[in-house]
Amino acid sequence: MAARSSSGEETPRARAVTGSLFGAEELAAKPKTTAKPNPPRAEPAPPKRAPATVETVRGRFAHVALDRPLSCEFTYGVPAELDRETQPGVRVAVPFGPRREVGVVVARANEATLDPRRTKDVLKVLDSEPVVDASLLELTRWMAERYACSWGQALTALLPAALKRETAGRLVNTIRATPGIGAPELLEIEETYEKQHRLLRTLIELGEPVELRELLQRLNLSDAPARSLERRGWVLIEKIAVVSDGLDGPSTPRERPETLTGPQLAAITALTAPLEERRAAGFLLQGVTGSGKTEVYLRLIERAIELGRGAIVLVPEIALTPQTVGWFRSRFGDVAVLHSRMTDGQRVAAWRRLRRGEARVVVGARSAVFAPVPDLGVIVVDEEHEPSFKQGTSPRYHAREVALRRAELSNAVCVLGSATPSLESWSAARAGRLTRLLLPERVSGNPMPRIGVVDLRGEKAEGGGPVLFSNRLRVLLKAAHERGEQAILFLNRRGFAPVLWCRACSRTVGCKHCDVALTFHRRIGRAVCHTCCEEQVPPRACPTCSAPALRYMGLGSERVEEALRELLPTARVARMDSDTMLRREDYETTLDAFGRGELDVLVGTQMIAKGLDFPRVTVVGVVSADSALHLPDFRAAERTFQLLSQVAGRAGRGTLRGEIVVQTLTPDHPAIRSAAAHDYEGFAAREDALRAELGYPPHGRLVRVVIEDAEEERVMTTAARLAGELREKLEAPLQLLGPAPAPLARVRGRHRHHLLLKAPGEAPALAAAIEQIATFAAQTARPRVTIDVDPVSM
DNA sequence: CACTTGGCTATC
DNA sequence: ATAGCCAAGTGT
Repeated sequence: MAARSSSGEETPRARAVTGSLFGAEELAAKPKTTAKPNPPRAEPAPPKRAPATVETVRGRFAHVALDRPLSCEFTYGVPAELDRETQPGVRVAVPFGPRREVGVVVARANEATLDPRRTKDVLKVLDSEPVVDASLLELTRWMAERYACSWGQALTALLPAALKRETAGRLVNTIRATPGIGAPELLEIEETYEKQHRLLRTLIELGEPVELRELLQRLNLSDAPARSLERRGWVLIEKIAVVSDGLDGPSTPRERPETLTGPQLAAITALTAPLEERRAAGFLLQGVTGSGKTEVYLRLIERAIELGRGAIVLVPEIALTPQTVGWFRSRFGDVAVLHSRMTDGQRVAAWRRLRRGEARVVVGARSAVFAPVPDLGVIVVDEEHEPSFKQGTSPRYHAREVALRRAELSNAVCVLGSATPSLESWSAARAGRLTRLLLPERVSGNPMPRIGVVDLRGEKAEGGGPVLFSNRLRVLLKAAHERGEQAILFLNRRGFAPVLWCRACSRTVGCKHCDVALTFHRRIGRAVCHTCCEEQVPPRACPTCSAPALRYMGLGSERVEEALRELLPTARVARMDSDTMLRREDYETTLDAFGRGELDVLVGTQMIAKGLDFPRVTVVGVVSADSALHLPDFRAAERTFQLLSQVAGRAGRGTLRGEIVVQTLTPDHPAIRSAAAHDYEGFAAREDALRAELGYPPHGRLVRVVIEDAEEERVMTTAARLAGELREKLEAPLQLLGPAPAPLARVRGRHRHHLLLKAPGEAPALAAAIEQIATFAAQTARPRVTIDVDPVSM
């Protein structure tokens, strides 16, 4: 706790004199907090190191977790009048450094070991009852440990943004020009102080207070010019509350099938048993597309509600459509929804309805795993293999893992559903940690569609360019179109051509800031970096050797769309990728149009691989199955298998027979062969053996550490130092790989190197190593060090 | 002198 | 993280 007792006992801050500088007045302006510092500056010890007089004192204390990457909680005094309300799980306002922060009380204590003179008091209790109940407190504590973040950060992941601030608004420094300041002042500094001039001019133009940080960032200025202007009295810097709000969204209906298949009934029986007994249990519900997994979830939840319990349904963000939500709404009435595009207000409203029991069921993406459902009975993780269940920023939790843990803490039933389970879940089922339930057939009784693999090496293009459509695919597309049926074409890459290649020197045109080739986008006529979003007019000549020999190489969805229009001039074609689908409505509108038969072919990326159910689709083409296969990631094969199976599931949903064409340069790859044979089991067993051999998950755990900075030198030194320190203490089964340049070695001008910690099997030494890295990261300010426990991609 | 940059410190 | 302070460096 007492991290370092080094210097600066209430450093002689000039702020008391200078007055209002950046936020310093906050404390001064507040009503007296009890043990206010602001010592008469003569009192404390000279510039020597402060005697951190730590002692154990009795009294009323609260441990408060704050949203900082600081590894510890902070101890505050609890004033007598707040004693009653200050319970674990309530939010409190506390003074923290020069600011007032919102934190969550994680524990109470009757004594504390600290420096009493530095201890401050809880200022205010923000909730009359805990917002975070005991099981969620426990859950977040577990997350902090598992994912190497602070408890406060884990708590932050679960609180709606609006609850992280004290009032509806938060206080930010704002700046505005002092009234009456204008042209004369501007003129006075125009020549001499260019930056102040630019800042003041902007402020006068704006005419109203703006957020200081934001403005400085936009103008690319430090705070120095602002200070100078403040000293002149030409600008005013003050704290202002900013507010935000929101409303609620729409829905759609659907009905309930009377008869269920045998496997469905069996699954429901198996799932309901522990629910009735209030026993925690984990299941893997494995069923091909169309086998009726959703109906199983629905029946299970029905039972939970009959028992007076609640349920959480997690679906991948992309599958969170009004259609999906509608299934649950039509069955359960008031269903709360939580997703990333909701406003703060909406989210808080959803939370409130759940807490009050007005809604018993919540459907949402990743973060809905934290929804405050009283007496939670069921957690469903649909499409559990989806990588989007892993959060990309700290805390980098995996919603599937958190769901299992939460179910355990709440004596709930957790169901992981998928047609192509992650190897983690498959292996957990084999080890008996999950109970596997199979739904092997489609409800409709239709056979699975035939998947034909086409070896692109045997195909030649007419113009000598890349082969877009094989003969077979061309024939099928034409035939389907003539019969008035629909088709879907899938390619996991947007843009027109992913590479600009120089014939003379064989180099490709890359982004200035990233270690990535630029993708040519024809519609906007620009070469775009898919990593940092910067774009440029494509050079005429090679930037390296200046030969005018640049060629567009490779395939993107834009190009496929174009070729398709040539192939089927009368077809109505729509392209769905993040370039054409800028808003959520676009996505829904296009799908609706396709569903109504107003479109014949859909060309798209990932976006169209998920759960679309259109009975008139009879042809699905995977333009290139190879793109995901060669990524530098041990999960590349698994991804490819899942993607192909998923895409294949789009065809033949109705009474018409479906045809799938998978085009590839590597037709013998196991992922492709197994997918074509609808052989999940075969693929899983084989892949699992491979992983076991290499000690990769699920036969071990991984921790990835990324070190990044604008200066590569710095990155390398720090990476080497960290690696050295780790190796010194590294225990037996643990293995450290690297440092090495990360697969994306430079992003937005920042160099990235990474380390990989491998822990085969259940290595107990891993926790200590993670702790060691976390400590190192906390002490390293400059090259940024981030830890990803159980990374899901590189 | 004005200003930027980078480094360092503490946060109960 | 994040705010604040400070020393060192640059430019006028």
